[in-house]
Parts: sequence; structure tokens; C-alpha cells
Amino acid sequence: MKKQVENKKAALLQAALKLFTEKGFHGTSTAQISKEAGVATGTLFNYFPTKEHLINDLYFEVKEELSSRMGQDVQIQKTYREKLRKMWYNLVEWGIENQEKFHFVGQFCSSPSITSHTREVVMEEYVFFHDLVMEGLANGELGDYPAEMITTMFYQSSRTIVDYILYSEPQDRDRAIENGFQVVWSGLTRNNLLF
Amino acid sequence: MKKQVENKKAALLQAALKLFTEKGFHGTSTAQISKEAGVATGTLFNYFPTKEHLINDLYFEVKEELSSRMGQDVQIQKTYREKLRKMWYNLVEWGIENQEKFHFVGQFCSSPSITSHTREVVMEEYVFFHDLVMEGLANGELGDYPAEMITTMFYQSSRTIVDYILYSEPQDRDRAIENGFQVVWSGLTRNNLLF
DNA sequence: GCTGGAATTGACTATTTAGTCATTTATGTA
DNA sequence: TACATAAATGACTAAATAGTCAATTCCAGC
Repeated sequence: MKKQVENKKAALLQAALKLFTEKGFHGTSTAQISKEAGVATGTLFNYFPTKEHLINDLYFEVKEELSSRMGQDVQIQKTYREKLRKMWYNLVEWGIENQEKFHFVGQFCSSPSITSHTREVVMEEYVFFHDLVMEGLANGELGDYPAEMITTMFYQSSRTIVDYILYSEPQDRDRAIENGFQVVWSGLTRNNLLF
Repeated sequence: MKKQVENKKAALLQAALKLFTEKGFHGTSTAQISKEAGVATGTLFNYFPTKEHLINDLYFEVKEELSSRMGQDVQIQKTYREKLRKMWYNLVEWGIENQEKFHFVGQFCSSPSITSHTREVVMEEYVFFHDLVMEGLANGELGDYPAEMITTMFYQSSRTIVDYILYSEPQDRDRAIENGFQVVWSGLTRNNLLF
């Protein structure tokens, strides 16, 4: 019985991911989600008390998966540049492999359907990223910019590159990912102020 | 009478801008828009045959305003760097001065509520930007990246900085804008490949 | 002040919505 | 097999929706 339960819950989350990403939160009815998941309309409410709870649970799950992937094998890198580069690859590759989740996050990260509570809980999963930036500022590798600005630029640039790869479809994806990192690295580090 | 007509149309567009940005397209009812604009529910449909027409007209108008501002005084700059820098300031300052329009564009640029026709018409207003990037590639100032990647990175970085300024509220906004340009310039130009 | 046509109105409709709940089905245990 | 409990169902409801349209208001020119 436990098995079946998890199946249905997962099916509902997957259906919600697809439909919310395609048509938005208000553009998707709970009936559509249930149908896509292959369950009755009432079943959705056995797992999620409201539509809002559903999207918040989904958002949390996806962001958690991303943060987990983002930090993978970062600390085993030798140089600071290699650590940042590893994180860049983790981010971009996850985005390419998980288009739907990637677009979902981008669409709902500042949506009023996501509660501030969810946002706070999710934020905690990303402290290691903030810490890595602080490390770079402390050791002088990163330029003298506010930490907040650096984290934002790094993260949003990764989003830009994923979108670029998915939408403009360059022949050589790996090249595009590496180019993206070059731009970000030379932009955010300190040792290039020829001007 | 003509005056009154234009007033109501403008009021409807302004109300739609506010509500769509706050609550999204499907999250906003036509009745809410009419109420916010101070007109009867039927009046909206005198100016816009459907809700879709309304948001498309609005999107077009806002994007046109942005493109117009973006190109202002760019050609009178002497160096290539100064041209790009002027464009950067135009973009970021417009975003800060027009928060609602700025967030509206960000939210709906890839929304299915905006038709591909609207998107195509809007695109034409931005050829001058693409041309400026081509110029930089030709004269060797920009790094050897695909033009599409450069335009995207430049534009998205401006969005990132506007968001950073509006959300993180740094004490010195002008400093933040200039920092943002430094990051983008050193990231996208060729003369910094110390690596 | 009168008149004709355009602009404005809001009550109205057919449809869709999130969420409920009494009933039915499935499952583990003995 | 029989029982107890948890899960699944879908018809149902009250509220909200985009868009219509007959009636009203407005105003320029006479």
C-alpha cells in the first residue's frame, strides 16, 4: 500500500511540474493535474490540502535537488577556480538535463504562489554557495564587489547560458558551457583590470 | 470625446500592467482590471476584443518604450566601450525607473500568453542592438563568442543588476550600476585572457 | 434645446474553478 | 475467508470567469 501511495504522489508532482511550467499556476486546474497524473480529482487533495500546498511542495523538492547537484564534488577540487568551475558545470548541466524543472524554478522563484516560508527554507540549502563566494572574496580571487551581487550574477549567468543552449541550440554545447564560464570568471575575478 | 477615449484606454493598460505583474495573466480577471481602471466591465472590451489582445498590446507598448530608451544617445559616443556603456546605463536606469514595466517584461517575455506574432514584431525594434554587437565582434573588441550569446548575456546581466539594486538595495546605486558594467565588459571583451 | 451616432454601462450567461464528502475499492492480517 | 482500516473515487457545490448586449449617457453640430 505504501508503494502505491508514493506512486500517486510522485505522479501528481510530476504532472504539476509539467503543467505549471507550460501554463502557469492559475492557468492550470487541479482537474487537469489529476487527469495528467491518472488519478481522480479528489485524490490530489488526499496528498496536498490545497493547490498552493502542491506548488510549494514541488518548488521545495526541485530546489533541493538543484542545490544537491550544485555542490557535488566541489570541495574535492584543488584550486579556487576549479571549485567555481565545477559548480558552474553542475548548475548548467543540471539545467540542460532537467529542462522542465529548470524552467519551473525560473518561472516561480519570484511568484506570489510560493510563500515566503518556502523561500526561507529553500534558502538554507544554498549557504554553501554563499560561503564559497565569501572564500573567494577573502582570498582575493574575486573582484571587490558585494557578495550578494556576485552570487546573483553567477547564478543568473548560469540560467542565461542554459537558456542560450536550449533555445539557440549551438552545435557544440560543451564549448558553450565553457565559454559561459570564461565570461563569468573573467567578469567576476580581480586580475583582469587592464582598464 | 477623443480625449476621454484615450484616457480610458491608457487607464486600462496601466491597470493591466499593475495587475498582470502582481498576479499574472490568469491570476487577474478582466473585472479586476476594469475596476482598477475605474471603468465598467464592458468598457474593456470596447478597446480590446479579448484579454489576450490586451496583454499583447501592452507587451508591445512596453517593449517599444524600452528599445527606444535603450538606443538613446548611443551613437554619439566616441569609443566602442562608451557606446556599450551608454546602452548599459540606459537599460539599467530604465529598469529602475520603471520597476513595474521591467518586471512585466521579465515575467511575460517567454509566456504563452504573448503570441509569436507579437514577439516577432517586437524583435525588429532591437536589431540595432544586435548590430552593435556585430560591430564589436568585427573590430575585435568583443571576445570570440557567438553574437547570440553576447546579446543574451549582456541583456540578462542588465536584468540581474536591476533586480539586485531593487531587491538588495545597495547604498550606492550608481556604484552598483558601474560595477555591473565592469563585470560585463571584462567578461565579454577579448583583452583579458590572462589565463 | 434637439438630434444622431458613438461611447459607456452593468446585469446577464454559459462555463470553469478549487475543494468536499459519502461511497467504493484495495490491502494487510489472522 | 472475513474483517478493519486506509486510500481512491467522482458527482457535487458555491464562487468566479470571459465575454455579450440591450439600455443608457454623452456630446458636437445645428
